[in-house]
Amino acid sequence: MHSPELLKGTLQTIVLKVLKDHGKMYGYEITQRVKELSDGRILLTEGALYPTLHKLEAEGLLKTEVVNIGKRIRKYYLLTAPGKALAKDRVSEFVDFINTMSSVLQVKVG
Amino acid sequence: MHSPELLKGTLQTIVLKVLKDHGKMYGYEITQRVKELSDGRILLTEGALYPTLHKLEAEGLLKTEVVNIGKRIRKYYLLTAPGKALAKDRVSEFVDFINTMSSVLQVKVG
DNA sequence: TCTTATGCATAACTCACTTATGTATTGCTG
DNA sequence: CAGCAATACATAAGTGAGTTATGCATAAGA
Repeated sequence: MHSPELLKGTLQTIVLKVLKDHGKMYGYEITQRVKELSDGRILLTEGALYPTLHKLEAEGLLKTEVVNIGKRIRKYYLLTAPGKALAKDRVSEFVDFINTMSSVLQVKVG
Repeated sequence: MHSPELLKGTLQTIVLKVLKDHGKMYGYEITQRVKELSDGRILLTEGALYPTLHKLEAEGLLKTEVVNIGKRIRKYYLLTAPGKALAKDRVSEFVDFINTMSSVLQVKVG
């Protein structure tokens, strides 16, 4: 992504929505899915992603399932009920934001 | 605006585009115009706006005209040629960002 | 008269992110 | 088969665009 500043404040929204759409996922998988969905334009950094996942878990919005794959561990994340609700709220908040910005910048999107 | 985090990285874009559309404007006027265009949802803070205007001016993207209104001063800002070019770039960058986010979040906007 | 609006400006602080670093397994390639 | 890239987790230090707080001054309205 060109200007990483624009991404600010979207990380939680992205994580929550991707988990809602794709169900149980682990961290690395999320980065790959987002990369795919964004055509390589959004590359989540681990330094941002993992602390965010831990924070959402601590707040009860995500729960985890640790699985052993050979000798490697994989930590799956799933939305809880409050997590699902938040995902919905965050997405609509983002849509509102886009609509507001479209008015200010006088651009059409979609 | 609900989540001010989302605004991060949009301030320069907003200032440049509003100046492009409305021509010569002073700081306070910009805050009012943006408030109007956003239906009260985007309230630019002076602590962010003035430093941004000064920075853009220092970079030769804006030029100023100081006018005395009674005993009060007013500092008008205008886009320079590079400023106009940047305004255009920033807006299309933002549109790209919206389109990318729409793909990731699987939402329709507009 | 006193509060709100107009109008500028700067300094201290915050916090979500980037950058850097660390550890370890697995798969590919020359 | 050696070495690099990819997979997979994690945390700590640093950055920087914003918020919050503060300051000064004039004009308008209740």
